[in-house]
Amino acid sequence: MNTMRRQQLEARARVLKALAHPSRLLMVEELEAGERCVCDLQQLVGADMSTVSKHLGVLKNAGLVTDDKRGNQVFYRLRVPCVTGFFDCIEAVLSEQARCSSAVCEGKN
Amino acid sequence: MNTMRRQQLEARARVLKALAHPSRLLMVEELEAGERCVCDLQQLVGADMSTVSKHLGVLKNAGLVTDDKRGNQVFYRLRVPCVTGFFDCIEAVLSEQARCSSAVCEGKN
DNA sequence: TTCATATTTGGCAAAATAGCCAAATAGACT
DNA sequence: AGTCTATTTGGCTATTTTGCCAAATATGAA
Repeated sequence: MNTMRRQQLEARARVLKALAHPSRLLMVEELEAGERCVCDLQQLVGADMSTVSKHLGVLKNAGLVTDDKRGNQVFYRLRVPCVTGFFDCIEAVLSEQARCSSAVCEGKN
Repeated sequence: MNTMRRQQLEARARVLKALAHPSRLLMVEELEAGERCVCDLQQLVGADMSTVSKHLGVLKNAGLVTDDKRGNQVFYRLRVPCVTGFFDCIEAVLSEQARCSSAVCEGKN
């Protein structure tokens, strides 16, 4: 209700929204192994270079990654280490989903 | 690259996208304390009932909540307990963001 | 300076989201 | 049946997001 609370929620939502895209998730997972240049990530994702660059902009804007220009290429890396644990929770949601959508599951769906 | 990988990423992104909204985050946090009827959540969020209902539909569709009709009201509850830990990571991102955007921070922004 | 490579930016069209209102549906009560 | 309350659905518009192309920028090499 109050403004500060709203702002906190919006800040959190912004971070989540930045992660909420398949290509961005892929890049974040890749970055968990260490920094990568945009060209690496482009090859990984398989989209237009400009598209990848914009995705990286989204991640950077959300505070998830930093960039670092060296020579004529730009390297991105994760700014926060916890993202892995994030995925564990998502997987829990997904496997719960899988478990319950097909079988009986406490009578609740 | 391969189809299964893509689908996995899309599934994960869907869960994240469902969480990536201030009102939905608020509702999820509330549901951590126990089940709530739609009317409770509407009052909490302060939006139109139809809007709240649609938000709940998004959460349900993503597998984050289940609903349970009793009498003429519908109760929602979390399907997975881990969401709290989720927020810890988001907070880490946000505080890192706060720490580094104002001060020196390793020379990297 | 000129050329080549790496990346970002601007712009545009298609698709997805958000939120409101009004209408439909469902259950409880008389 | 008729009414009241709780919730969902349909429809509409405004806003945001996505992804491509073309153009701009920056850096290094010749």
